[in-house]
Amino acid sequence: MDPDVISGAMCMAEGGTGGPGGESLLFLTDEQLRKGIEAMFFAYRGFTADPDRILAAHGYGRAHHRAVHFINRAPGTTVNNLLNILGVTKQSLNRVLRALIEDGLVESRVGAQDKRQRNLFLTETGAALERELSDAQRVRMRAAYRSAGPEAVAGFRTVLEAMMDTDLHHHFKALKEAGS
Amino acid sequence: MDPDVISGAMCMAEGGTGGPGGESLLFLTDEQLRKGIEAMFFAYRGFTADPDRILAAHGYGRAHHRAVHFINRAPGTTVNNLLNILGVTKQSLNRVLRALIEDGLVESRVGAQDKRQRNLFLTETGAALERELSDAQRVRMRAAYRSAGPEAVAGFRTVLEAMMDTDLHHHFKALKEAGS
DNA sequence: TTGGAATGTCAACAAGGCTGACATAAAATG
DNA sequence: CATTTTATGTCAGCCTTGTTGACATTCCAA
Repeated sequence: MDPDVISGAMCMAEGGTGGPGGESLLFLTDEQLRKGIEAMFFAYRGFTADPDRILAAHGYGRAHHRAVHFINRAPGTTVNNLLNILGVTKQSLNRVLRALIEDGLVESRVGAQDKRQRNLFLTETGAALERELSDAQRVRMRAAYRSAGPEAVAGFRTVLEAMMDTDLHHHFKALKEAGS
Repeated sequence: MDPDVISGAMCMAEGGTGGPGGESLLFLTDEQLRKGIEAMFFAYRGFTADPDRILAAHGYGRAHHRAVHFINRAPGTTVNNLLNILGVTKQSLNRVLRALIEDGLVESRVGAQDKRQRNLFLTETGAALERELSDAQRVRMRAAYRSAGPEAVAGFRTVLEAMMDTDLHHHFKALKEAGS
């Protein structure tokens, strides 16, 4: 038995992006798709490796990174906002936020209009950690971008956006435009 | 304070891929890099969403998926091989493998030459689960590829490979060529 | 024969998901 | 004004999946 053979849905012709240049056929063999899947797996490991090391040194985990990232991204965001973006339960997020607030990395201010809401901000310390984390991640990302070249970067982003869930894509687009 | 502003390492000119066409400059602003980072975050969520649902229905988790995937990928692979690829401790992997073996999805045969080693294979049931998982993942990947177009796909893969750790890249390349 | 490599297993622990239940304050609605 | 809904926080408990440390077994190799 050799499950690695190109089986099942064979070649899928037709490109479809409307690009007039070059190859207009996409040969999406299972083999090629599998390579993409594995590339995604390994690349994500590389993608998180540097922040993970930094976080471990500070006694935090990936969950803290995500919270810090998006609070920096959209200062003053509410807890509910963050919950929607991160896609976890409020109990999970709260555990993380509590630690960050207690450690003085995040400040939680009662909402101006709606006093039920808490607006979240990074303190100086929090911003410093965020910088440390994103600097490390940007170094790797920049290196990857530069070695791949501008066209590859555009393609990279295009495929990633197509790979998101539509609802996530919605959050992503919202983030791309405004902040909070 | 507005940490969202394009600060720090500003524009990095110079492209460098040697492509004679179009834009030869890569403007890697922190802003653009951050978009790439967030795209990676959201896309990975989409990437794992379908398998996660299937796995949950079977009472398994992502760790089982990874094991099943790479055993299918390289039938007869040894435990040590798998440990190197997956990058976890043998205790973690063993827990997962034990469950899969007990449930009859994976067969562990004593090595022919070296009897210390175990060669791992999927059973029919295991192969069926693998197919279910990779079918789901391929559907999404294929959709993303098709909507992005061939050039984007090439760029996607190029950037991902550049993003891997070099040691991971080594495993990836080994997998790309031979199977065990 | 002895050392080391490959494997398996036990125990304990931590991070970070989850559910369910409950409390509080404030907004919204009747 | 009374009630309901919303936003948030919190407690308790469970699961998966990672970790470390210790130890046993098997078997290749020097």
